[in-house]
Amino acid sequence: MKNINIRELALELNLSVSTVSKALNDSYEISEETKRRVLETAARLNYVPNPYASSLRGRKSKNIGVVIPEVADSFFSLAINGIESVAKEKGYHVLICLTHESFENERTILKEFQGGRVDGVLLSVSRETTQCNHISDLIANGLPLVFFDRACDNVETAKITTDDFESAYKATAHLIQQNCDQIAFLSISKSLSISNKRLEGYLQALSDYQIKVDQKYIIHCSNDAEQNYLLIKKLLQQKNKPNGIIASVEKLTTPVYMACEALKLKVPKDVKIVCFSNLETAAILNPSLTTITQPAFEMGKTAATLLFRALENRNFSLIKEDFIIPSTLVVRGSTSH
Amino acid sequence: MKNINIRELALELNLSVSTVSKALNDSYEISEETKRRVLETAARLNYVPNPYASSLRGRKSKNIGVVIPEVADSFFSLAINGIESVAKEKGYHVLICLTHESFENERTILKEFQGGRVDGVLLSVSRETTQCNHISDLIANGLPLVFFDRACDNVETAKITTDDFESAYKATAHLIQQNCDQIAFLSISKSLSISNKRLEGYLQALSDYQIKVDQKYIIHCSNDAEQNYLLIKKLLQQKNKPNGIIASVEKLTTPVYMACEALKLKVPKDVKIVCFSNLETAAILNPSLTTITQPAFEMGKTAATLLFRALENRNFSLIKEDFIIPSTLVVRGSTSH
DNA sequence: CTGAAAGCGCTAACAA
DNA sequence: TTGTTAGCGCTTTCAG
Repeated sequence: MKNINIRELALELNLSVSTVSKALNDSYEISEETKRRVLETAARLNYVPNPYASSLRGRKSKNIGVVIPEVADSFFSLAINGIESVAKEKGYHVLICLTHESFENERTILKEFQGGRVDGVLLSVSRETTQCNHISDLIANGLPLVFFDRACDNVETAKITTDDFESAYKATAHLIQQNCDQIAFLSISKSLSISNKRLEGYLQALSDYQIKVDQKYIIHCSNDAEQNYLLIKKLLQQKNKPNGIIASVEKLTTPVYMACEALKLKVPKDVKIVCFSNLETAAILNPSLTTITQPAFEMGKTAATLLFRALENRNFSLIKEDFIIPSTLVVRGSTSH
Repeated sequence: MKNINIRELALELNLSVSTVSKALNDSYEISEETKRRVLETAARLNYVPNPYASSLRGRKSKNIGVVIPEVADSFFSLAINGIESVAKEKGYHVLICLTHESFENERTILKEFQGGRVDGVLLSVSRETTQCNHISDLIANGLPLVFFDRACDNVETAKITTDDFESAYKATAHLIQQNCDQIAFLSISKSLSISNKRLEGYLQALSDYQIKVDQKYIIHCSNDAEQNYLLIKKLLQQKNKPNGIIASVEKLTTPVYMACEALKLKVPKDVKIVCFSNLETAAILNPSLTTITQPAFEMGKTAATLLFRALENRNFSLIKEDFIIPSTLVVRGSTSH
């Protein structure tokens, strides 16, 4: 059961290497009979082509790189499924690379991509990313890149996002309608565009409903779960504690709930909560969680589809090819009875 | 900012290709001064090596393949982090391949690996996998492979698992001690070794506590969430409905809770629930969920460490190198007050 | 329809 | 210490 290369396969068949190669690639130059023989023998000898040899020769890897902050996150893992579904159809492989929210990791990964590891890139930037030269460089190098979810505004390429501003607005308005007048906003980054758009949606809603903005209700969380928990707890311990919370990112769900429990605050009576989250368990939390649910699978799918359009047609420009796929506010027990 | 290859780099430096190559690989044959010059120029010209060329030449890819059923699952995403942490240290890349619980996908992926895409494999088999020739073939082909979590008993190679039998036993005993006498067991596969070991642990506990086994309490779930929900609902609607449930896999958590809610069954009063689960939200569910929490990160890490030992030392045999890392029963509200 | 041969970018044996 | 060269496995002209 040893692995065989194309030369040994050709030898076995009494054919030339090139004929075998063409037969394997279903070339029109080869007779049906020969193709059949080649395929049959290839199967019998357990021939599996070396992808690196083809990549090297053809200067294309048949790989796309997916660079995301984290895989232990419902949004990203669902997005991966969306991406995969189209990559598979196109005969491509997906290289999942995790930045763990570190700018340095992100830069290293993208840099490596310049060596030809991938033919195109789908990127959701890390929370630390404030400066985007590493991304522009990659694109200048000829690698098509599509942002999804977390984009860099000042890089000119396709961006697949959701309606961050509008959903945050909706979430805030919803809390206001549920009689919240002291609403906290938990951000994960001062630089991330999605964070800022969500923050702006929140601010706009407050302004439209004539609620004054209080800076102490705007919390910038870190990447450390324990520290976030303490931060949220502190927020909920102050004199004028909020009666509504918007968590702009899924991983803040648990610390928020834990803090409420620790402080014996009743949800939704004392505090109402909305999270940007794709957690499957949202419906069975205590109480069930009102969410802004993002179209994760679809965003991944759309981003990948766009990337492949660029891959298949070098004239197709990704600039201005932006798509905004709306999220849904799902009202549950954490904001109503 | 165009990408440069080693020949152009050599040209620029007035050196030969091989000198440059050796300098880049920090060979002892090259003077410090030359190394410095090469590195400096490489950085200036934005040289990034083509990994496929080195792979082809060196017949090693510096990639390990991680084959798992699903990425939208806490256990697997945490395990990935564990695997990644050691791969990174070793200068390897991780190729994550998803089978989506399909045997056919699994076979295709492993087959492709024979082409040289990866130097070693970490595998958690699909729920459909009953027959393991595709795995033995791969190993016979010279690729080191380590199972983690879901192994094939009859394939001789390292297996990193958790104490499935014992944890299921503990979970069952716990339910019995909480006065459950009609305990259902939700399996996801009749063939998967983990499923069977968990089932056996359950059966053993019943036997030890002199509770008779009732086949109608042993439910084999499918891969379809909706269908599982209906199955569980049906289970809970019968005359002698169970007063305890053990879900042998994380993704059954939501359907179990939903079914209880739909049928207005109070947890833990009417039914007590334990799930094999690494859900971060277990503690904030309604009610908080008693779990068997698996050492996901550590299992991934251990599996990867073992694989690298085999990769670094071709004399090291993976046979009989099995590790069992214990899980923890975390008692919460779904089984007690 | 089939085959010979060049070469993708890199490494390493061997020569100098 | 540096350079020459062959070749990893494959695809693709180009010639037959």
